[in-house]
Amino acid sequence: MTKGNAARVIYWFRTDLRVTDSPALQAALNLPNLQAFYPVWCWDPNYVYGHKVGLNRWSFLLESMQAVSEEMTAINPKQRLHVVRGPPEIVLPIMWESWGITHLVFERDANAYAKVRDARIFSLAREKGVEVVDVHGRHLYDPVEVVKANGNKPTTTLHQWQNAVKKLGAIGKVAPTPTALPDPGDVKLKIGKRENYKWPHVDKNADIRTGKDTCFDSLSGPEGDYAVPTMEEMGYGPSTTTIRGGTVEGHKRLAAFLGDAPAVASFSKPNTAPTSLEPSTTLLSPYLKFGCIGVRELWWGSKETIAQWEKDGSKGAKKTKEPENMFGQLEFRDMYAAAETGQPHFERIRGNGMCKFIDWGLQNQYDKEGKEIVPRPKGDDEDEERLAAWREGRTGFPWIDACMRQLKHEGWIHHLARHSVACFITRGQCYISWERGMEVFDEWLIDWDPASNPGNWMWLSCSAFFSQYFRVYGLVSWPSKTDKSGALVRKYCPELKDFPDKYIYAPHTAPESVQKKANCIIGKDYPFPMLDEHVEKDRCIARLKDAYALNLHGDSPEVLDGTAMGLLRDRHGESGAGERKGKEEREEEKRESKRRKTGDGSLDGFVKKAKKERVEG
DNA sequence: GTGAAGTTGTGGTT
DNA sequence: AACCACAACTTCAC
Repeated sequence: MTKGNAARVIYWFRTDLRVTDSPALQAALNLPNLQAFYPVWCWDPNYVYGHKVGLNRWSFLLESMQAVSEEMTAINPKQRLHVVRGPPEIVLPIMWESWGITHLVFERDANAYAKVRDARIFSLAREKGVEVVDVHGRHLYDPVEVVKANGNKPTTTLHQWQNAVKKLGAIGKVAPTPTALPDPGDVKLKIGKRENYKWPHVDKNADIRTGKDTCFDSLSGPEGDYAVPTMEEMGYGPSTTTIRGGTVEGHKRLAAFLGDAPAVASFSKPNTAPTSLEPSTTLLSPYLKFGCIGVRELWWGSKETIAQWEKDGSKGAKKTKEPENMFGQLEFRDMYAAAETGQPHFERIRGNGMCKFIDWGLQNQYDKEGKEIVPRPKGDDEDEERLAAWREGRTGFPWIDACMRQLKHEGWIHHLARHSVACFITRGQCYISWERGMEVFDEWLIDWDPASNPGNWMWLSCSAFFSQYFRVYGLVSWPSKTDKSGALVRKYCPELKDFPDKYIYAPHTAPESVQKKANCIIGKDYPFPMLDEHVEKDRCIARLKDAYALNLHGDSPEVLDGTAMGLLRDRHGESGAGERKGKEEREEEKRESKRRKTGDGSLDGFVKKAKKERVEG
């Protein structure tokens, strides 16, 4: 637009359901001669129908849309979030034409899905003479810039990310909250019916749709007022989560965290408890995911809180450092974003150059061109049953089952509980592809993120980022570290609630008399463990060792031409990695290991001891 | 090339 | 609570 002309602006909300700390919103409001301002959400049926998402995330999203709408109405009674029912590439051009739009402004979103969508919008806007302004704001640093600074490579360690951002200057300050919003102009659309775009023919959420959806009947909603759709209009019943969405709720949680200075200063993720009934972490991730709070509010808020606390004397309490502290957590979030942005096919194995090839069961299957994911062939019944039992929380391991039931019910579990269940289904015991686990988290987690979720699944499965595959989370030992009484198990697996503490994580080891007294017979009222934890752990480690030795990645020719699986299975045949060891054999190995230990020790042990003596001497 | 470090393992000892 | 041994991965700094 030439200078002096009036600006008629659509602010397109996507990842940023807030008015605070929004550099993109600020940029929109700073446009000169702002005449009309339309805050818009494009309610895309392709996403609503085509992406499997549980009730809890839908309800959180709708509440968050409603909350930001009310925030805007509070600033200007004529304002609201205008929810336009249709795919953005269809409804945005209708709005541009109907409302005389000159500018489209939004927060930049560099993940693979958004990149494709936004490229189409950029090109359409160019055709129609609408100026697009996209502004970074979702992360501490723009992931696209981080990838450039990292030699055009995805970041694979936190150190890489930290070194890359040194070249990018300081983290942006919290963007100011607008105190005024211009009015929207006329909101009438020239085309108001849904027939103008292709109706999606696949409904991946049919299994949870309990009624008829009406929310796509017209572009401006049933009342013609662009209101936020309700769960009912989507054809859904109520959600089950206790976590409420929205920028108000998010800011309450943020303020509660920042108000406890010693907690902010000494935050240490590894020392929080995954077993806790009340979250031992901040529970801010869903609000960051939907942009209900700005990441800089948390970053700078934490910095200021700690600075003030130190000024006030800080009473000798311990301050934690990166990466365990809150800043480290946010840096990891950014690191995954820069990894996703820089790595094609980040969300799958095939074609993903940073992902180790491991011969997991139930991997994605592809068509002949290797492009489209096709349904898995029948026949892998044991793996399918293990996956189903894991998903449904009936593995026979109370800790795993409690976590999975909590995940489905609340849409949230503690970060370390995610580690535990992810390790179990992949490299720990089940040897099932992380792609399958990732899908379940995608469906059920409210805070699901297109970069953090695949990234963490690769991390936990030792496919990328992390490689110490012999460190396996115990199904009894791990939860016992923070809660010997099994409170989370008693809540989410109530059939086990009367077992004594001693057996709560392994009820199948309880004598029959104890099971009877607890009114729960293992194998009847609660499942017997679906596998032997230690036998499967040993098999997994042996197979990971073979896979690491073969050292193929998602973009290796052997993976692309389909021969990798055979190569690795042959290797297992030679190493004996695939075989199940009997109990006797395991006992013998344990005795052997003990002999080594009580004898003159392994070479490494000897070297270390000698070194220590050298240092001390 | 070498050695240390790497967000969050287990099981044992001190 | 802090240390080691287990058996041994990748990255990074020197």
